[in-house]
Amino acid sequence: MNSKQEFIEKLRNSSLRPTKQRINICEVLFNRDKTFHFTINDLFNLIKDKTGEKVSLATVYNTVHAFHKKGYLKEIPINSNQTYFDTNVTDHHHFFDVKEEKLIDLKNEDVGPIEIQKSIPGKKIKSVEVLVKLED
Amino acid sequence: MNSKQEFIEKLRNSSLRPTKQRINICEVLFNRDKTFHFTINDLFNLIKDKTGEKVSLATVYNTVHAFHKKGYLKEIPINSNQTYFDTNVTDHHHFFDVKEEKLIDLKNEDVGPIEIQKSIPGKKIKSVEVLVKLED
DNA sequence: AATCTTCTTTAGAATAATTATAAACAACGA
DNA sequence: TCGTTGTTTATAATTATTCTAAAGAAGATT
Ligand SMILES: [Mn+2]
Ligand SMILES: [Mn+2]
Ligand SMILES: [Zn+2]
Ligand SMILES: [Zn+2]
Repeated sequence: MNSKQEFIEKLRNSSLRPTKQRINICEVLFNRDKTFHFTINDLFNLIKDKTGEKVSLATVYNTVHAFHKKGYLKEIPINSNQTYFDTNVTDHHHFFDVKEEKLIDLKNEDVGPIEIQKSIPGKKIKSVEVLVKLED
Repeated sequence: MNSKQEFIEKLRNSSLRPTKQRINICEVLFNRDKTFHFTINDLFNLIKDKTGEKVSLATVYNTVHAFHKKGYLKEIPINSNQTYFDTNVTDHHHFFDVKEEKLIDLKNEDVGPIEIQKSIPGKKIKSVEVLVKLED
């Protein structure tokens, strides 16, 4: 487990001070095999569970938004009372299991290229995201 | 303007009593040339402006959800603090102008068919929606 | 190492969208 | 008209998120 040093550097390179709290959040978010989807509350609980240390809710919000701004996290647009984030910041699409309130990644090849045949003067495309809602 | 009778029937057919408030909301939502996108607060203000009568915010919420449940309105998934609704309940996609916080319809032919090449056991696809975010 | 500056964390308050409550009211059917 | 049931409304409650300001920690300067 040598990730701690990497996270410290990553934070420094982002002009974010490597605090104990931020390093713990990095461990929970980025020290894992697969990317994952979470809400602030999910993360808040995971930190306690996985690191044994409590980080205040305000800090979780602050840090998630800092990481989001730096491009280390992505926000997923779905209708939910809570905001969903994704550690997979590449362009990709999602299933959303409405009943379980769970996001599942779709690879780009599972969807195929999407060509938008319309443009709005003065505006350019920032992202194209497909959301596939699932029911039983 | 003979729409009022139609709305009364529409409401009766949906086992919703045709109250003054609901008819006013129907006029604002459905008595127009083009479909449109709105938030609850947009609608609340439009009702006052267009009908001259005030409907309580609680009733606006109640009615929008009743219409949504009946399939007369669609919820658009975007990351916003407010929920966006659409009077266009057909399958279609959207631009979202992030700066202006405005939705713009995309015709299906502007996007092309989307074939999802992955399936989740026990689940079926309920909807496939594309959201194209726009920036300046 | 001591000091200074700047950034960060935190508890708690504030905000804002939405939902719940329950009493007054209106629509409907008998 | 009367009784029943559904609806509206003001207001309170809830909940996610943001704000505030004081205490603490990190980094730079001596
Ligand atoms: Mn994802
Ligand atoms: Mn639309
Ligand atoms: Zn953010
Ligand atoms: Zn609804």
